[in-house]
Amino acid sequence: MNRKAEARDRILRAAIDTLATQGFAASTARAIAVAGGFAPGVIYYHFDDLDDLFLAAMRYTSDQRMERYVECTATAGDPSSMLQALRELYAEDVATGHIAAVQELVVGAGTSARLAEGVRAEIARWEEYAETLLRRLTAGTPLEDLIPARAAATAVMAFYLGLEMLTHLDGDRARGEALFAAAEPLAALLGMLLPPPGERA
Amino acid sequence: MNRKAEARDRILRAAIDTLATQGFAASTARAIAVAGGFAPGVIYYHFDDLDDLFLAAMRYTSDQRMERYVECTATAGDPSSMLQALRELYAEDVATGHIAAVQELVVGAGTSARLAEGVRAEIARWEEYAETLLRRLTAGTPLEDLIPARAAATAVMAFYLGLEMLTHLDGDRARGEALFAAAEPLAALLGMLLPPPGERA
Amino acid sequence: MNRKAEARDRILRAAIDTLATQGFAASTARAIAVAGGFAPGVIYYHFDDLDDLFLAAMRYTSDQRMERYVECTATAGDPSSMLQALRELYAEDVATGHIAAVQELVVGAGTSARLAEGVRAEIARWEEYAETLLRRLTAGTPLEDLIPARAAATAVMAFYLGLEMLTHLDGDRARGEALFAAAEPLAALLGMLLPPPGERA
Amino acid sequence: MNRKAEARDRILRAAIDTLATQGFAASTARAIAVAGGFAPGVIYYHFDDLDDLFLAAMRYTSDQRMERYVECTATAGDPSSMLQALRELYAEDVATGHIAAVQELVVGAGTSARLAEGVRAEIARWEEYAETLLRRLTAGTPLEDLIPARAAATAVMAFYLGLEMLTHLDGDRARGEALFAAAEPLAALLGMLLPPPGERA
DNA sequence: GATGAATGAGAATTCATTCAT
DNA sequence: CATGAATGAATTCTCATTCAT
Repeated sequence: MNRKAEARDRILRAAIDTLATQGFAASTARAIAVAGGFAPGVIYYHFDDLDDLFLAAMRYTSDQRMERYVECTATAGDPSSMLQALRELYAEDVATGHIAAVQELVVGAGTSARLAEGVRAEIARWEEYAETLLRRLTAGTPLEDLIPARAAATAVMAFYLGLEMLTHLDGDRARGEALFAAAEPLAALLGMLLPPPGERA
Repeated sequence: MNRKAEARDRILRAAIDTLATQGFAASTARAIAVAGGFAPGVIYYHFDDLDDLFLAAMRYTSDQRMERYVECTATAGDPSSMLQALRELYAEDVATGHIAAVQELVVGAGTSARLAEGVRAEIARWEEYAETLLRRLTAGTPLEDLIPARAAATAVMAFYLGLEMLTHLDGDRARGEALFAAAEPLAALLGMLLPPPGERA
Repeated sequence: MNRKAEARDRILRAAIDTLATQGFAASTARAIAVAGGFAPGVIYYHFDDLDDLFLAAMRYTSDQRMERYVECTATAGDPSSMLQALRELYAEDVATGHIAAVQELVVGAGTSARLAEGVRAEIARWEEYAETLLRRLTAGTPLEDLIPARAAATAVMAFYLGLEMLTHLDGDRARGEALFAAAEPLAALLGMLLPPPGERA
Repeated sequence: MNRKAEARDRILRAAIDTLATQGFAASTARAIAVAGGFAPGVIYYHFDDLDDLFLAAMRYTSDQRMERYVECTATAGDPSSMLQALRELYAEDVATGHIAAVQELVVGAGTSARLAEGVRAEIARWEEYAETLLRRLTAGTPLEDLIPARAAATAVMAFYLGLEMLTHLDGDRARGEALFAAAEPLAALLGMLLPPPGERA
């Protein structure tokens, strides 16, 4: 059974890599097989079809990244340290091909209803996570009542995906970095205006 | 000459409709032809290839919408009226299929370098427009120095495109409306904090 | 009626030019129309279909060239002056696009039985002409009985067409010139060995 | 690996057969597939595209025939036995579809630059072979200095290809046979005039 | 478990030809 | 007489998927 799991992992990694580097349209069974160094037929031994593989890939990378996000944001209490954590996590997202693959999967969701459903579920998970993060950050501050956490979480998700689209379109990652850099002073200002987490009611 | 221009327009409209309702991957020559009620070959009489058509469609819808945007935002001076204008424009974007088509074209840019170049140029135009709008809105207020207009314009574009992706994924337009609704109180608050446009230095 | 004949001529010239410069496969109705500066539909006003046009073009160029050939070879009695005449005629064949077009039409004959029939007839005409030329040249010499004029005429035709194929393949006309140059000493030698035309029985 | 090579061979044979019997223009992927009894897609599994297949076919048949030519002409020293050998080889060329296919590929070279390059290379190989054959045959005889071997080899190639064009045009093979028959007495005469190979310097 | 050759359903695109103007 | 927009069939090529080995 271990061999089987290993093979599955190899295929999932190959799928994510291909999605991230070639895009959804070019992520054919053959392309994934070439990327992973195995025969195209193997995919169909481990997965029902490409949809099934993409669905599994979405969960696979989502699970791995969610774990890291939870871990790294746990200790961040003020805006600045939160931004710092998110910036590092984003760098990891980029390095692992996670955002690129996820964005391509959202694109691919337009092709298959089954894939769309799975992608929707994962995205919902991230949206909820973003919402709790936001609530935690604003809890006990004037922002708590000012910012509708649900809508803000949606906005953050949209921004994340859209940024990846623009990055693909540009062909370089300058935009993301520029935005994090630009956000830093704002986070610092916000941190000064808000009472420190410890002193909140 | 008129017949030709009319035919071109019909094809462009069919392309935009198909992109908006079926997505880029499903916007095949045949699908567009069916949508427009003409034979697939007609497309190739008026355009070199699908890339050429998509490029023209991008410019076509972009030009039309840009005109409306400039027209409608010209008189909006404070955050609330600006938000109101943008909300109506967004409703038009949705109704005409503009955002949906544009977002699909950004997706399609991943397939063809030529298409990517054209899409990039149009997106850049919108980004610049967003930047000037933002500068106009913050000119003479404390926000002027606080908000990096260039980065903010990028963020807005990313948000716009990403929101459309999520909307497609959901299959309904609830998200966009919810966000505009949620933003209204914030715009009102912001309007009260900032000096009115007339009194700015 | 004169206008009509002029239009026909323009189409025929355009067809020959297109065949010569673009080859049979690329000689579409549109390509010919572009070359001649008229609308594609015009072709179908003057000719039944493309086959019909090609057939007429074959006859058209064939007639014109045959006239020149007869005219220029009439006075050539010995091998050297005959070779000289043929060399000049060949240069004209090249300049007018005649051989190139004819060779392409022979190629095109593979596509349509009707075209094949017409091309065959023209080729037969040229073959007969070559045979009479050969007979005239060898009449009264030992070669008369040695060389089977019919077969030799066939060989000459084959050589002419084949040379044009190789020339197309090479993309330059070096081969033809080299061959004429190489043949000159042989013709001179032959001329010396044979009794002059005047002294033949 | 063996299965693959067999399949390749089957496709190559089908391509050559189709070229020989239907001509280049009619040698569509479907026609070749029908001729070989396989699905059109198979071609694209084994070859990049039709150009690639045609290129491989050119080399395939060329290699096979060259081997036979070298083998059969090795022992022919005088004109008559050489002509006899060439006549038999020509009959094989006809039977295997070799000349027909090669001539069609030369025609097809007009369509694709890549194909043209490959065809040119094979033709050059045959031209060189013809040149060495000619030099061998005339070595030590007065013809050695009289006949420019390079140009003569070109002429022979042109004649070979052109003869095949005429044969296609006619639809029967009478011409080739007639020419070989007509050449026999000439070869015999030439053999008597030239010193036998053994007695040459 | 794995392989990779084969299939068949489409995709984009090209053109001869027609026909309303 | 001429135009040129439109049609529809045919072409090359791609890919998810299957299945014999």
